[in-house]
Amino acid sequence: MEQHMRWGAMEEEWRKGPWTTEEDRLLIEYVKLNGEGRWNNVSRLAGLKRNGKSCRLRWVNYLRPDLKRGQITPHEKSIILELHARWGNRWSTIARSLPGRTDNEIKNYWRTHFKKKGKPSSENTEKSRLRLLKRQQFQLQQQRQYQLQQEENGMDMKKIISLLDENDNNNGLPYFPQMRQEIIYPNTNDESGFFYSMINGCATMLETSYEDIMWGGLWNLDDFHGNIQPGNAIKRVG
DNA sequence: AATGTCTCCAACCGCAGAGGT
DNA sequence: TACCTCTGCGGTTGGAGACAT
Repeated sequence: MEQHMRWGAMEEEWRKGPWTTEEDRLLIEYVKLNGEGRWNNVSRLAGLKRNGKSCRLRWVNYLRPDLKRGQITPHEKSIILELHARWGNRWSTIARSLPGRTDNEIKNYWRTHFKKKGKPSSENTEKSRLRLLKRQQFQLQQQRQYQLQQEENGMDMKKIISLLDENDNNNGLPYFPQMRQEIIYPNTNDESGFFYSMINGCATMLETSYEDIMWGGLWNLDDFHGNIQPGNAIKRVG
């Protein structure tokens, strides 16, 4: 009971609303050191005044290094349509077939583009197309600014990275090198990024392409349903 | 210039299931 | 078996930017 009272008192102090860069940094450090999970420990171990749910959500939807940023592509759009027709609003299931996309992202996309019945897709209009182009330019600009900011923060990040190196010597978790790389090259679509090189490496090994690997999730899904599409591009080695 | 609308997306909430005690 | 805690999921809200009226 006393414990419950303490929890109740704690909950009064949880911060809500948009995350600051400092909070993001603390959460990233926490995940690097402790891995994903045990989210309710974050406030105690990382000094964050956020509850576990909020931390998990922030990590899964925004900070995770393997997230794919930017517009939903026409290819992704068609996959979303197909999988939604098959499974309905099971966003997390759909998201598993779209590498780098979150259930939240897909859910949001669906809501704004397909939810409204009776209205033709606004993307077909010239006006919307221009709006889309402008937005893409804006996002690109934001992404560049973010990368510049990362470079400016390089010294601080180097400190963190050296701390991680020390930590790696202790527990040898394979996850950390990727985290380090993503700090330096945060854009996973950038050819200099770890994610890109990793996928490309796999593509070379499997004698296929980057795109085919990226869409592997969907093909695996079809395999699961015993409905292999003709022209399945991934050659399975071995 | 002011206001309304659309789109995007981050974040919160409630609920349910899994797992531990 | 019952209870509790943690985690994940889906629904929903609200703010911000861009564009239309």
